[in-house]
Amino acid sequence: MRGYNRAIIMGNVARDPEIRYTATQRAVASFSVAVNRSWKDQNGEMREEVCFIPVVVWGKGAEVCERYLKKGGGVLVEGRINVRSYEAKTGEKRYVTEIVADNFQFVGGRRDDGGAAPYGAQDGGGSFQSQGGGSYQSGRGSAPKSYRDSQPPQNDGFGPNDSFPMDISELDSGAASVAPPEDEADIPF
Amino acid sequence: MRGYNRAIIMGNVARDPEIRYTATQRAVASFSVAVNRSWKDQNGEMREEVCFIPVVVWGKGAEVCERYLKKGGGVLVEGRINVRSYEAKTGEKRYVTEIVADNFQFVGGRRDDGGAAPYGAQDGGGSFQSQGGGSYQSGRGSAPKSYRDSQPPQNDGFGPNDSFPMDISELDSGAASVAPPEDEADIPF
Amino acid sequence: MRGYNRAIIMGNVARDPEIRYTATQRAVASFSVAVNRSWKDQNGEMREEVCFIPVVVWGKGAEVCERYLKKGGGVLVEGRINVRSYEAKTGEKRYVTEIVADNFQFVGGRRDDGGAAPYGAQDGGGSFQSQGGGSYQSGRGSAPKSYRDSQPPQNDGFGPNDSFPMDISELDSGAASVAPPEDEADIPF
Amino acid sequence: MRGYNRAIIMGNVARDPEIRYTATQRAVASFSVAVNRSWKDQNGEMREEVCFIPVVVWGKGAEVCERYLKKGGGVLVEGRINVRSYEAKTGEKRYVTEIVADNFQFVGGRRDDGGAAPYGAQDGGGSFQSQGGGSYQSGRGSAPKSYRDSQPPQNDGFGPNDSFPMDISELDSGAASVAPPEDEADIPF
DNA sequence: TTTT
DNA sequence: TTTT
Repeated sequence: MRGYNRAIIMGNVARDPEIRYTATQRAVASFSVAVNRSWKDQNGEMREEVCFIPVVVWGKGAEVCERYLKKGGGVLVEGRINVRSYEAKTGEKRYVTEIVADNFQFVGGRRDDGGAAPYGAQDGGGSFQSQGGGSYQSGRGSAPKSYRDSQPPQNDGFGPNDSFPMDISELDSGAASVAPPEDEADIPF
Repeated sequence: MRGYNRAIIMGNVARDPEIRYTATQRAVASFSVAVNRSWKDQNGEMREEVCFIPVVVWGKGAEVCERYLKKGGGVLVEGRINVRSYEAKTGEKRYVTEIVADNFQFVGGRRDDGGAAPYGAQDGGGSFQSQGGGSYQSGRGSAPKSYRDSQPPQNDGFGPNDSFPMDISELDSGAASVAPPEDEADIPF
Repeated sequence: MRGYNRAIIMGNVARDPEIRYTATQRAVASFSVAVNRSWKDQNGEMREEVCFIPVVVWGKGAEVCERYLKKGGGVLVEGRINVRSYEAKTGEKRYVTEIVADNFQFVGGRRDDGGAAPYGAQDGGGSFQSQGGGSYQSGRGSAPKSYRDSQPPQNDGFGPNDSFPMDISELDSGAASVAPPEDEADIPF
Repeated sequence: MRGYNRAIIMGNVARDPEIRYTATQRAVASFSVAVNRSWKDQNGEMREEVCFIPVVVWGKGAEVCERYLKKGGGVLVEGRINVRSYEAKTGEKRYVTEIVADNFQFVGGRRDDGGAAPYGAQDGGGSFQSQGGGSYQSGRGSAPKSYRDSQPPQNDGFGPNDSFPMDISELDSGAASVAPPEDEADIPF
């Protein structure tokens, strides 16, 4: 059966994203998100727990992460759950589970926000996004707040994926793109 | 505040998708999905209800819909909730709510499946997908089973949207695309 | 086919929730959420749009809404999409679509937060929840921040629903409940 | 920040669920779901991959799982991602990630369905659900097809959770519950 | 009928 | 305007 696989989490970035590059220069950022959860136990006592969920972002999004996601910042992440395995030096098979994100968005502000960071925008949230046609300008002054994978993506659940149909260089090239016409709104369904 | 907006529904296509084109030749398919829900009422009686949820698909996906989604078929749809308004002839403002899909997937089979349809795949499900680089071949023999919007999309919740950064013609042009390297798997996070 | 139906939205409360009661005294709160979305159009211009999504909350949650959700506040809502119809005075059939929430959570803070409100918690977010056993204390000093329907609920997608298996009065009665044992963690799967 | 944590996956049960009981007799079922994903790589070749995602179900749902979820069957699971750690005999800290489900539903049919199983229902899908008031009758002839946690629970993302406010025995007792009134529909919002 |  |  064709599967479906989607995860949506919101929490605080637990440590600054780390970026790495594959041999072919594809970027991968990794970080984890601390998701707090609280509940009342059988004695009516309030209890809390944090869950640290590892996240990876491929391609252009990786760079956005590295630049703008900072430890402590609030973030909403959307992606697919991926379980990969590797062989430990001991020969055992070990498993690693992480969310392969195709979409993320800054949320809220930091308690101790120094000021200029993308977090703590005047309205307690913001967003950034890089779209296919190469809309992301790394050198812009205004901080991006949200991001959505521009590649045919992750097929989180629906489709294939890790083989993005579009190269980063392509994204950066600012290739022309055509937006939907203004008249879409008046189509009488 | 930067919003988030995502809907995931699964049910049966209530009527064959209808396709239309905007002045600029952008395709839009519309159909509705019958989502069944059942519960036990206070008397322990089983009760059922259907909810018909309107869905629209823009661009290339619209054509995939028209060709493969058929009345009665099972489908999983992912997208954002959109509320648009229009003025009735009486002058009143009317509202229309629909899911603007960026992803859909065939699910299960039809009771009375004649055979060749994309539904009723041998394993009770299947999928198709059109990815950025133009992977969808309209004339192929094998029926696609799932679809994910190849445009930077929908920003369902995260990002912008209806102005897709990539034109349909582009999608159809089969422009080269570079997939992630084989070695991605061995990156030691 | 058994359907699935789930919507997750985040945005700002567009107007203070209104509460009503059915003949049998079941509470229903209704409000709408302004979900902002921005994107770059074909000219690279940033564009924005808001979508106002109607939400209803049944039962105890309705009261939580009324007390704590205020116009302008950030909120994350989870529920199922419901389309109901009614006959207009003109005889036409009209449709209303809304999210029947089973879960909601305060997010971020208000720009002009006066202070004591549940919004604007020191860490830019918070949550409240009323659980089956009657954990919600209306008179408490500390503002709740999140809520999850304690009734077998909504079966958003999965199950039945509007016939909640538990009465509001029951919820308030603080009926005993048994939490999972402390030792759950050490279960060797 | 109050977190949010939700995962929705659909795939095939990879092995028959195993059930265990805590010292206090709370049931826990565990199994994993094989989620298939396919995509076209840079050479236009179709590729496929499976991801095995571990799932646990607490309480009454565990018994439903054990009785009705069978290896190979299609299933849709909804829950929160949980990462727990334990100390290996070597002293190292190891991590286990699983979905703590609060909702699941049978989907589609098995390729080699022998006949009577809950899978392969005549319409290619079905559902079961156990609601608070004790609607689940273990001895019933008709196979349940879907399940939703009846406890206030999971607060997947929103709330606390693992301390369910309602005991299984309670669920089985068929304690009275009050469903929403028939007249809900006519409330003029 | 709308929010930041 | 509706599906199984």
